[in-house]
Amino acid sequence: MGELREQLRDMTDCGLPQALEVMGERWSFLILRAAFNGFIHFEEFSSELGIARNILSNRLGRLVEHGVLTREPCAVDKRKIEYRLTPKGVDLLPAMLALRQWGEKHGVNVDPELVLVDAANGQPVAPIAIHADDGRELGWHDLAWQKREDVGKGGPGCC
Amino acid sequence: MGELREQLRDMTDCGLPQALEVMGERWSFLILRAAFNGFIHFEEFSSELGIARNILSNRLGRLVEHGVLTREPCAVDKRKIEYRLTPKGVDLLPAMLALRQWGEKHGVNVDPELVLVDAANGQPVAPIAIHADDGRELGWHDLAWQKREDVGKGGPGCC
DNA sequence: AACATAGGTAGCGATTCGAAACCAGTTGTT
DNA sequence: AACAACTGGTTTCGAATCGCTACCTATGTT
Repeated sequence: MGELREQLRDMTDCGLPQALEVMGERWSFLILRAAFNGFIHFEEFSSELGIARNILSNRLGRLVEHGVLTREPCAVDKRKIEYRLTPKGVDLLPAMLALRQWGEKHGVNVDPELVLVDAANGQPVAPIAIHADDGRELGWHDLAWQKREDVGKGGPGCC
Repeated sequence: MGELREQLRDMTDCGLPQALEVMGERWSFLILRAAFNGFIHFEEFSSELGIARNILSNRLGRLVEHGVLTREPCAVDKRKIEYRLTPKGVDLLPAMLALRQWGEKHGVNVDPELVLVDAANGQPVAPIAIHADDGRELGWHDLAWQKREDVGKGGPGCC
């Protein structure tokens, strides 16, 4: 990834620690997956994920706190709470899908019955990849770090 | 995401639990990031990440065990060990970058000094997204689950 | 030989997890 | 109105994990 080494310690310089702060705890991603699959109630998450109630309560609270989910009492049955994805939560879909595709590609005994397809034509979605601005797919060695103020000045051989 | 609900409990039916089994513990993703940035030695990971030695030892062993990193004694200095990414590890780059981009977009106080660019022309890489087979970008509501044996039979209105 | 370095391991308090029991507010039933 | 059942929690407490420090062993340096 080029000769410029990132400063890994500086939290403000990389979004990864921030993302992990929100999504890095156990169950968080599985709760998110359940949310993407249409589950909205506490009992649904609990029974489908088999997670302890206190942990689920903690994680849902955390996701709400960080703006990934909203928490609203159900209008028709005030015992129920509706947890729904925010736009910020929906933005996690590429990351979740990439992780999932990696698990399916490299995991053992993964044989998914269901395939994620383009609803418009029923064709499976493409594997998540890194693309240049113009759409070319980029691999690890096509990438480099560049100071923000220098962006655009690079070229072949810059790394 | 359509009316077909996934079976969330069945481990063999989804790669996400498998991915989280490997990468879901604390520090694993940050170690991976360090590896992508060229760090290969125990002491480098330790000092750059500020992680306790026993935990680091545990995580590195786990990543090696799962085939994300290789562990080889350094030829020139046999005290040193070289931890290097395997192809399976490199395959995690889109997932890591997607997570990171999410953190940068939605986190607080994220102001990265360095930008990931296409080394060929110095232009920033595109945000990670979900694409159809033909390259169209797809959003959450463009997606559906389909039984594997039915793939290709879908079409407008199938959901 | 003496010392420093690299990569771990061991011990131990602090935190977190997780199973089960309990609780409060709402809804359904009689 | 009385009572049971349901929903979304909180509390409790033992087990596992985290993380800091000290220590250990093999190798390299002087």
